[in-house]
Amino acid sequence: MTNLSIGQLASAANVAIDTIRYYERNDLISPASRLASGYRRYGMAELKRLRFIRRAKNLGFSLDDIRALLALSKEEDISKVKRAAQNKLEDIDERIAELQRIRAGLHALIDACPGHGRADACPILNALSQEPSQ
Amino acid sequence: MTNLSIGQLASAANVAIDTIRYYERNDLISPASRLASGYRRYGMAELKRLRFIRRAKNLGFSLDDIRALLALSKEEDISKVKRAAQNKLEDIDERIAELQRIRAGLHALIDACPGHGRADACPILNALSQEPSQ
DNA sequence: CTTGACTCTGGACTAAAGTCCAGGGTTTAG
DNA sequence: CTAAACCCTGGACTTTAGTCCAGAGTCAAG
Repeated sequence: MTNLSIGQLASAANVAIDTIRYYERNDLISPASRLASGYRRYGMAELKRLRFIRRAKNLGFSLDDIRALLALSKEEDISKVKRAAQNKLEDIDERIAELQRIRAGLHALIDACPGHGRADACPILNALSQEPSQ
Repeated sequence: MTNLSIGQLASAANVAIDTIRYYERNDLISPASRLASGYRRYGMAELKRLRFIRRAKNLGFSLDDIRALLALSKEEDISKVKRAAQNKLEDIDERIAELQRIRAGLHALIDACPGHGRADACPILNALSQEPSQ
């Protein structure tokens, strides 16, 4: 299961081949080795790394953010690493909190909406058209 | 405090003037009125709407998503509105759950990291360099 | 050994979300 | 009244994150 071609890696991580090469150009991931022909070869570590990149990206982290995160692994000053990780954590906490605020608001609206009847009785519509919160 | 120029609106919502005009071109927000000179005038409703757009965008919603959300206010079929809102809610729940998974992982790493000493004793580095999770 | 599927590099192209001019009008503080 | 500060439109430019060739070499199944 190790020793993947770029095509195999791509389908295992469910991304396009070109995306992998693009990530390589941008220092996010590189092949474990190359064949004499120049063909890229990857192992499990690269698959995991690639999946991590995709998940982080889905959560709204930019490739720059992700590169910085991954670059920590080159840092030898452990206290720096720990601090950076703590910053990331705060970042994530803020995102969660904000999403939860939105969630609460939306939930309240849904609960209050009868689901039928005159449009001006729907609190969702009223909220959206006049006071998109805060 | 009502009756804002585009510049005042921009600084109240902390966005660039050009961004507001860009949003207008893309049907996200439009001035409450125009002066005879063509100058845009906005009220509190627009400020709130603009802030909502920014917050949603920060959370990773695309302008398309946001436009769809705001467009609900034109729908007369209340049940449709309610269903759309419920879908959005599930969406948000998924994001929260995923962020919490990442948070838990990161938190465990931080706890386990001594913050000093040899680099190969730091679980954060080990995790990042070898197993970016999953 | 051939043929179809894969891969290589380099560069052009795209979509989304802005951002930045140029060449004008308009407002407003003094 | 005038100069500084604003605002207008239209269009070009930028960044991010890919995506899509073209032209050429490589691999693997039969």
